[in-house]
Amino acid sequence: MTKTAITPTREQNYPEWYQQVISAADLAENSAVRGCMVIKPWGYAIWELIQKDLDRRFKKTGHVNAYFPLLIPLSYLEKEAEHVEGFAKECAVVTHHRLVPNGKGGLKPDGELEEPFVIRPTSETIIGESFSKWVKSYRDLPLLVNQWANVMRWEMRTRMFLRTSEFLWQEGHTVHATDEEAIIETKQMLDVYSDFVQDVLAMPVIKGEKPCFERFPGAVNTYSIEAMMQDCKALQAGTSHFLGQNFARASNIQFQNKNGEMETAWTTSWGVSTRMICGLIMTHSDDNGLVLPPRIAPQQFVIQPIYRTDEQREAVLAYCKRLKQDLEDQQFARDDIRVHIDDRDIQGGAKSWEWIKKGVPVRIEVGARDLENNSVMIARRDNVGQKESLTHAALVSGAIKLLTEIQDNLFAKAVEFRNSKMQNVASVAEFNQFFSGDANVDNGFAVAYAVDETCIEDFIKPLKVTARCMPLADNDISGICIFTGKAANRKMVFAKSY
RNA sequence: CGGGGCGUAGCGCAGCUUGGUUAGCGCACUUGUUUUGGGAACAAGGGGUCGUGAGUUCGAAUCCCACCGCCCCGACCA
Repeated sequence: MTKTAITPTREQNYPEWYQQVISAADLAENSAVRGCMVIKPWGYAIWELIQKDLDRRFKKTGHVNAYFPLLIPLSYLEKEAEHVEGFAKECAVVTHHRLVPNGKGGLKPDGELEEPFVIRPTSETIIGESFSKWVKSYRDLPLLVNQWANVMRWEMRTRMFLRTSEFLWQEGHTVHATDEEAIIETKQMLDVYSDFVQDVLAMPVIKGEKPCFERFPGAVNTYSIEAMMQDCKALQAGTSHFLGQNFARASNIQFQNKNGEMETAWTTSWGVSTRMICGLIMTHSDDNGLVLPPRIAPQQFVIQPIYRTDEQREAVLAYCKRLKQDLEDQQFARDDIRVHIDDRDIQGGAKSWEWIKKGVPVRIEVGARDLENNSVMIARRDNVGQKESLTHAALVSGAIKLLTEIQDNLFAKAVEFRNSKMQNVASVAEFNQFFSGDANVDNGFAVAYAVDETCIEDFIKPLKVTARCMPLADNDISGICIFTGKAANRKMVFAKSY
């Protein structure tokens, strides 16, 4: 048994392994505030890369950024019935606006507010309020807005990046003149998410429509991308909602059409959050820590100079700086290649392991011997233990190919794993068998014909299985629902989930 | 909110049953020497209101009481 950098291993205790990877990679830590995490520089750098790439995609599809308040008047939230019901249980409420001495050396809230504020759990209602003023005419449509923000949902059980009380996300909110247009937008953004997650995070996802009992509160239709983690559980990595006219009606978003008549608009909303980092970790990481696909790695190459004397140090560092420059002069996925020289005075082995645990795609060791041969030693994160000596020139000219290869390799590996744990089931018996194993052994994705009706919850809930989505790829097919025996024109993906 | 567990150095823990020198260990940190191409060794050193409050006692990390906080398991969820 070889020593691993992370204990326990995935196999020994998956949830504990996950926490250890976060701590070993220095991504985040728990804060003094219950359920809220501190995102540390290495973790935040990943989020910044996610933002940068997604933001470019949003702009390219015609969206603009804006910012709306953190606090929502309670009355706004009450406007859409299903929405209230969905979020009421998990709202933090601001009731006072002042602190006064409590007589015991501390402070107590004072100045009770006439109408309490809710800290946004999502912004449909407050954005709708603005939109109702912005939209007057069909000429104002479509209105395509996004905001990068934090939101708060008072969760019972939290886990870093997976589910925290406060989290960072983006929420897109759009208004359209017709339902067709709004539906196209909803699906377009699902595609944007899916392309981003697969191409940049190297996470395979299934695009699908949520069954009726899993919809966003107040939505007519909810679409999601579903990924499989290494413990075979499903993770919802992004959602896009067609809100019909529900929120437009609640917020009074109306416009005059070409004939001068008033019409109620159609809206959408869509979001992804820091949870994607959870997916990233759980998809690629191994028993030696985080594994980052190059496109999302804060540093793609880390150079470790190796020397003994001061003279050697000077020469080796000069060589490293040249190498860094030669790499940085090239572009990978529209960005300058990101290179870091780690010249800290710590033990070489410890330094290596630190970067392995942080998931850097390629480490480069440069020592005095390399100066003579004009060579470097490289080690890939997706192949720990293997080292390869290359010439300086070969590394520089092959850098883009190398990063591309690692990116593709991680995606291919994840696809292969996901596919190996995905299975068609043709009957309730098969379904039960698929999920009947030990509670700790997860079986992956079961795919079956099923009707989109609440009654199928009766079959799946006892097994602690959830209906993830109805894949868009399986649209317009015909079969028999394995639960009800009714005709079904969709398949549904079932899994245990986060 | 129901069931279980835990609060002692930055982190992980021992000590408590049976009260008693200056509260200890591992990792991390600082300094020095030797090392250095895959997790170094030795030596010296810094760092604690033992979760909070009140009690019993000559004496409390240890015993009693109250409170606070955290973690795990369930219902809720991007």
